[in-house]
Amino acid sequence: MGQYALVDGNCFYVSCERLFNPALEGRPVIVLSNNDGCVVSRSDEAKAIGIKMASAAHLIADLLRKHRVVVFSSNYNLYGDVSSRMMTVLGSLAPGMEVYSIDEAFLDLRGIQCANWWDYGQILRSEVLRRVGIPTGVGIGPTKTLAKVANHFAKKDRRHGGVFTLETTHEIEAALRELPIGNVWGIGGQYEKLLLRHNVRTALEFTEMPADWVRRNMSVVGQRLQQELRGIPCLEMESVAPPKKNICTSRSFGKMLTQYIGVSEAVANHAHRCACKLRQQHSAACVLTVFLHTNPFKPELPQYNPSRTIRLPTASNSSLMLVAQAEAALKAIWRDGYAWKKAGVMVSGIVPENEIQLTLDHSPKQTEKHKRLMLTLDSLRGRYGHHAVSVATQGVSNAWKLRQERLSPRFTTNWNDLLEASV
DNA sequence: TCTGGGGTCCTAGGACCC
DNA sequence: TCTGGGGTCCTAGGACCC
Repeated sequence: MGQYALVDGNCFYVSCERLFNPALEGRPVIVLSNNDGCVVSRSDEAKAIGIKMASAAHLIADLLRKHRVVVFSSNYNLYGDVSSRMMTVLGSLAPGMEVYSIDEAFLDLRGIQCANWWDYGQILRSEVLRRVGIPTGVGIGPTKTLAKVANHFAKKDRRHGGVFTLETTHEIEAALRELPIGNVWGIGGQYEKLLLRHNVRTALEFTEMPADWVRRNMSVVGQRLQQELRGIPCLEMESVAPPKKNICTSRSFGKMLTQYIGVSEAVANHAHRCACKLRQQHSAACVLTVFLHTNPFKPELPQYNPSRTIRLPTASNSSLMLVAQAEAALKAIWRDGYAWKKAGVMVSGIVPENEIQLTLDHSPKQTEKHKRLMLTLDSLRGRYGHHAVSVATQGVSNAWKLRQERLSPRFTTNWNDLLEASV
């Protein structure tokens, strides 16, 4: 037993900030979402003074001041880079790995001979700490879901030393008995309510429910979850990330916008980002949606959340094509007289780049021209940064840009932000 | 002043076809 | 009073995740 591990970074974004600023150790630190909106990462000290996940920053301003909490805007350049370093180390220590999110990975340990899984978990932790500097928690169990459960206990009680293993039936039962149903991976708010109504309070009680009841009320997803908790693996490892089926780029504006020009610049930028993401995964899209939102937190203002979906003449990943089509969709839904808070572009109907179906009115020559242009564009951006080259519609006004008032430097991805050591 | 962004899977129901 | 049956595809919506 003991065939999967789940490793995740402890309060990952906060830990990334601490990497380059050791004075933050022992202090309450939080990281805010885009636009400095709400809390997305908290140090233990911040949790201890009662800062809740996802609470709105402006609603807890007093608490932050009172405890002199250190506050950061999200720095995704930094977190993404630290994440890939962490994954490289973990990948080198196990036969298989699935990167599950920016801060966690499943390891496939099937086939490893190991006398003591707790010791193995400690090796994982200490290697990531030594080579990257990020503290982690490690859970090990016979299914991915049980590895998640084990990880929960690894972090819950310091006395476990950051590693928790579930091996015997007895250990598994004891853990599931202690685990409130709402804390199980895959049980969200709705299912928690449903299960509590049926007197299912713990993960163990969930495993004892009749399988056909689970199937009827929670679909095959719930049924797989139940099997996994019973120790029967139903979830595959996904070692190579499959290409995305939908790609979405959207942002709230730093301030509400009423003018077409600011909104259209944002939409052009989002369309361009979608095109870049498509090219990165060697895909093209044939459907594009543009959507706008007014501010739902201002009910006294007129509300309107229009969207427009269009089918592209041919599947494309050209920034020029997507920006132009997005502009057309935006024009179709634009109404004067609203204060807009958010805009987004989503692409779907995604096909591999080399399987694009051409139509009569779009010559291969045109597509080929765009392709070469995009290659050049991407290499310029790789060399001189994301904003080196852009489509004219993207504009330069920046009226729509995020608020990021407490952004740390891009320590690891920008030469100008490198730390300098003095002796 | 101020409330994130980006995904997945599953199911039900309608449109459409023969 | 009567009004087929079976199949596929697509979409919207609901659940979940970090």
